[in-house]
Order: sequence, then structure tokens, then C-alpha cells
Amino acid sequence: MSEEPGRRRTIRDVAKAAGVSIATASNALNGMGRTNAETRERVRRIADEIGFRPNALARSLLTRRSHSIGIITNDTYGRLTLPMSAGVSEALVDHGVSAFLCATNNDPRLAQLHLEALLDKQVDGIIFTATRLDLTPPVDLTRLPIPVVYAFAIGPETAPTFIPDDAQGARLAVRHLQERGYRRILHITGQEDYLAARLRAEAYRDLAGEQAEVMFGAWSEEWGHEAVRRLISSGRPRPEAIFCGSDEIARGVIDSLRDHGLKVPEDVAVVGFDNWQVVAAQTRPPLTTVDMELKELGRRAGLAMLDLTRGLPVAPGITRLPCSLVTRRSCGLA
Amino acid sequence: MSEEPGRRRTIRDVAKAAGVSIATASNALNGMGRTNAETRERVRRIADEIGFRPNALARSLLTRRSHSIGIITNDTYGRLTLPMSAGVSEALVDHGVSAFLCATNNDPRLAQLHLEALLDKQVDGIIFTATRLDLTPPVDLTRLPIPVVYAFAIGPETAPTFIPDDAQGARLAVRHLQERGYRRILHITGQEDYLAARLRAEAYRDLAGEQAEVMFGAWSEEWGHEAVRRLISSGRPRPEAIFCGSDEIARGVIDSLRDHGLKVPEDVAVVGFDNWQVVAAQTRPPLTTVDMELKELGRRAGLAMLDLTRGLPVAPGITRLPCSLVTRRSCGLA
DNA sequence: ATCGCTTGATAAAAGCTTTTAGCAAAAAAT
DNA sequence: ATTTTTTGCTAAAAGCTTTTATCAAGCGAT
Repeated sequence: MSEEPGRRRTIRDVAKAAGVSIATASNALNGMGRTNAETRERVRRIADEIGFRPNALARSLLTRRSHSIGIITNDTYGRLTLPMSAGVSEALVDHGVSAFLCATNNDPRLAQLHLEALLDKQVDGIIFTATRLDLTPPVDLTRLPIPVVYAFAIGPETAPTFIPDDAQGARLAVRHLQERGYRRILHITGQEDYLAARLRAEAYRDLAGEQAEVMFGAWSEEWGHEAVRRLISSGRPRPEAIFCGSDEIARGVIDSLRDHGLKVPEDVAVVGFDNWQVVAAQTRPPLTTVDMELKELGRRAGLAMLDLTRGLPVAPGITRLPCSLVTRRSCGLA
Repeated sequence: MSEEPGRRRTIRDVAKAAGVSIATASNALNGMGRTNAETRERVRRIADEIGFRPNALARSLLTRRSHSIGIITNDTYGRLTLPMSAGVSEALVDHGVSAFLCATNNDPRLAQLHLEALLDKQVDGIIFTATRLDLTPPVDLTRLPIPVVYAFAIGPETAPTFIPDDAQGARLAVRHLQERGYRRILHITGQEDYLAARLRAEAYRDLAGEQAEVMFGAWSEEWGHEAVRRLISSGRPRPEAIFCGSDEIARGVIDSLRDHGLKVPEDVAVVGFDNWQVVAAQTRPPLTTVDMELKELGRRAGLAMLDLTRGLPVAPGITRLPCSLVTRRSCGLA
């Protein structure tokens, strides 16, 4: 009864088993053309029985849509990329679209290699993702015959770009502190040449008023220690709260405050940025922090890509997606 | 001169421009059949000039090799998966093979969806990856018509499986401590129902002798604190060194030791496991720890997959890849 | 002059699907 | 009873490449 069990069933097999032509089989399965309801059912039942699944390669060759896209990232570490990729996949998988993940490590040769492989495979589009907003792709993506979407990276003005709303996130943090009565708020953050650092600092300055003070440094725990050390030794009046540019910095700050005999949040409240679980949940006390909603960001980028590949219009330029605040105990929540 | 600039050049275009048949063009480009050296050069030059790149879909349809594989992971967080994926890609990209990344979040429905999409796209193989060794895939991978390789997850005996050599890694850590003169060594690790925890503990017991003592708990910083607290309050003689089952635990241990007025490494030396940069480099003092070489592990899995898709023999069963020790200051290195 | 061999090239098939154009029969309209 | 429309189905083309089988021409050997 069964022939070579290794071979995948093709539409020919379905057609033969149903006693119809290939065209009819195809029509019946796809609901196209004019097909007798009875025939349609029979074909579908048989296709199901013999386990027929259409060969996506053959289909793509004809329809010019491969139902696959490429994600190019400079990240090999994963903290940002994987949640975003998961979001992208989530948006796409229900439409049968899969994503190639290309980790370039920011190496132009590698990036070029990946890009060529993607184009050869006729991907429907490319999503570029980075570990910092103001990073240019290691390979030119502006002259491609397919749409390009930027996620957590700023592309050319004509390309749809999705980034977290850093300013809004910063305001969320500062307002939260202010609403709880903290007045003199300090901002300790990372390198000033990072766009995200500048955006957050600016938003902070707008709300913190006269006493605003920003300490730029590194994106590390160590900088958190160092900043607190400087603060204490400066002899200036102690701030009531500190808004940190990352959870790592916040962790350094909290640890250092404790070392100096200051209690969080009783003496100084602290807010972080990233909601990086392993860090935020393990500080003592656990850290109130801003979540950039990376998975949702990836999902939005995925949906935009979906529209683009269908020829639907997608707004070009930057879309800033709202951050959320995750409250834990470092600002005095019960 | 140029026709519709949007269209990708096909081999027809090459053939026409070179004044030869499609078959000759193909032969010339692939170095097959009998071709005049002169013709071959001309065809190649022209193909280069008009920017011809073969359509991988069409080629795959015929050759039955799609030059793409799927990576199925349960991780949406990335710490383990992304380094491994990067390793896989690295092994494959030079051979024109790309990898679909499917984050299943351990959800069977999602996994099934991803798997079907992969099979429809005729991937040449699948690599299954998990966040813990003893995790079974959320979807049956044993009856697939394509090879399956397991990386950081234990598959059926017939499948090539690559995992870190946890026992060897643990021995590396314990020996390092012993060589530096530390005798009474304690082991604080994660949940006992994790295979990795048991393997490491067993290797530790073999070397630590009479005084071996294992404290199983959670894979968290908090457990590190708790364990030290118990240790101190038990009033037993203090160990000279502590070998921790993860960097997070080590971090908790180090912080807690400091809180109790004990200096690392002067009073107690500490070794971690994972070499998770953000944690290990930021402990005070920086942490000596075992690196599982995840990228290399991914690379090996990728190479195995490459061989399998070429029909070359690949040893089935478990291959344990060596861990390395990264020495920092928590064991008294200058 | 005929035969056999080598060389260089080509037509056509195959891989699997979707879609267009068209055909025959049944149904409806004149 | 004849013409038109509708219905249900099919042959064939198209998408792009690789490969098999074939062909024509050139050349040395008989």
C-alpha cells in the first residue's frame, strides 16, 4: 500500500489518490477556482490522511514570497537580542513565517556573508537589531530590494524603526519617585556618547528641576560604586533618591550605599533601568526599575515586517514604544 | 541597456548575455560537465558583472538540500541560547547554511507550529537546545525524516548530543583550590533535580574526600546568602574554600561572607560556575569560575549537523566538551 | 572515404507548486 | 431546439536551477 516511506508526499500523490488532476487538488486545498464542495472535501480528507504538506520551497519559487525573514544582530550575548527575537517570532509564527538569526559580532565580513545567504534564500525582509540605539549596521542595508525594519537601532529616516521611548521611561521613573515625596533626585548613568543615556538624562532634567544633576560614567556596577563614593566624599548634601541608567549601575549604587551605612529606601531610594531579572530581583532590596518591553518591541517590528511583505503601508521613521515601571521595594513599596 | 532593475538576475540573463545556453552557463558557473576554459571564464565574468546570484530556492528544490537548519530552544531569555546559536552560525555560515531560530518558551503548541514551518521549508536538520540538560523537547523530535542534534540537552541515545563536561569542570575548580592549598572545601549548588547539579556534586565529592559536603538549594543569589547564613550559625568549623554551582550563587556567597566580616579570598576562597561576565566580573573580588565554552559547544553541534546533512557518519550519543577555568581574584590570584 | 573518439555545447526533464486558459457537460435562457 | 451561461475539471505554463541524454563538429586513425 505504502510506497517509499522516506519520501515526502507531494500534491501529485494527493491528486492520484483522489483521482483528480493536480490543478484540482491544488484548487481544492487552497479554496481557489471553482470546485465542487464534495470533491473539495474528499481531496482535503485524503491530503490529511496521507499527511500531505506543501513544499514551501516550490510554493515560494512561484509566489515570490519565501515566508522567511532575516534578523541581523551585533549581539552574541543575548540579553537584548533574544527577547526581541522571541517577540518577532511570536508575531510571525502564526503566519507561517520563520526567522533566520544572524549574529554578526559586528564583523563586516561575517555580516556580508550572512546577508548574501539571506538574499540568496529570498527572505521577504530583514530586521536589524543592535545592542545600542546609535549603532550603524556592519553592512550596507539601504540598497536592498527587500524591506528593512530597525528594532532597537536607528535606521535611515525612510525605514520603519522601533525603539523604546527612553524619555518616557525616564519620566516614569522620576515621577514615581516624586509622587512618593522624594525631592532631590540624582541621576547616575552610563556613557554620554550613548544616545539612550542622553535621552534619559534630558527627560530627567526636565522633571528634576533646579537640583538636577547627572553623573555620566560606564554601564557597569563598578561605576555605581565609584559614583556613590564620589558623592559621599564630596560632602555635599545627600540626595533623597537616585535614578540609575541601568540595573547594573543601580546594583552597584545600592551595594555601595549599604557599605556606607545608608539604608535603601529609608535613607535613599533607588530606581533602575532595564528590568533585567537576574539583577533587579536579586538586589537587596529588590529593585524598582523601568522595563523596555523588548519582547513587545520585537513583536511590533515583526508585525510591521508582516505588513511590508504584504505590500501594506507602514509608517516610516521612528516609533517609540512605551516603557513600563516594575515596582519592587527599592522605593519604599510595602 | 538595463531592464527592470528590480528583478533579480537569473541564470537565463547570464546565458543570454554570454550568448550560450542555460545548461552551459550552469556548467560554467559550477565547474561541471565539459566546458571550454575560455567560455567558462567569459560566463563567470559576465555573471559577476550583472551581479548574478543563484536562487537558493530553485536550487534547493532540485538538490533536496535547503542549506538551512532549525534551532529549537525553550529559552526566551538568551543567556545560554544566544552564545550557542552564535557558535552554530559561525560553523555554518561559511558553508552558506543559515539557521532559523525558534523560541518555543516550552509551549507545545508553539513548538509544533515552529516545527511544521521548519519541515515545510525543508530544513536539512534540527538542533535542539535547552536551558537545562534534562529537559525533554516540548514536541516529539524522534520520528523526523531529518537529522536532529542535541546541544545542552540530552536526546535519545541514537542522536548526537553535545553537553559540557560538568564533572570535568567541577574537577577543574576543586583541583585549582586544592593546588593553592585550600583543604576543607564546601560545595554550595542549585536544585538537586538538575542533572548538572548532581554531576558536578559527584565529581566534587570524588576529589574533596572525607570533608566533602554538598548543600543543594536554588540557582539564585539568595540561596548563596542563605547557605552562608546557615553555615555561620551552625557553628561548625568554617571551610577554607567554597565551590559554587553557579556564578549567581557565588555572588550571593561572596556578598554574604563580606557581610559576616569574612574576607575573600583571605579567609575563604570562592569559585563559581558559568563565567557569566556581568556577574563574575562584577563580584568583589572578581570571581574565578568555570566556563562551559558554550559558543564552542554550538560550533561543534553545527559541525556535526554539517556532516550529517552530507551523509557523513557522526558518532551518536553524548559528547562531553571540556570546560575551562577562568582565574580571577576570588581564589587569591595576584 | 569511413570509422571511432573527443570536445563543446544544448534541449529537455526534473524538482513541486500555483495559476491561467480552455474544454466538455450540464443547466438555463431564448 | 438552439444558444448562452455556469459548473467542474484539466493541461500546460511559469518560477529557476541542475543534470542527463543527445547532437554536431573536429580530428586522428584505418
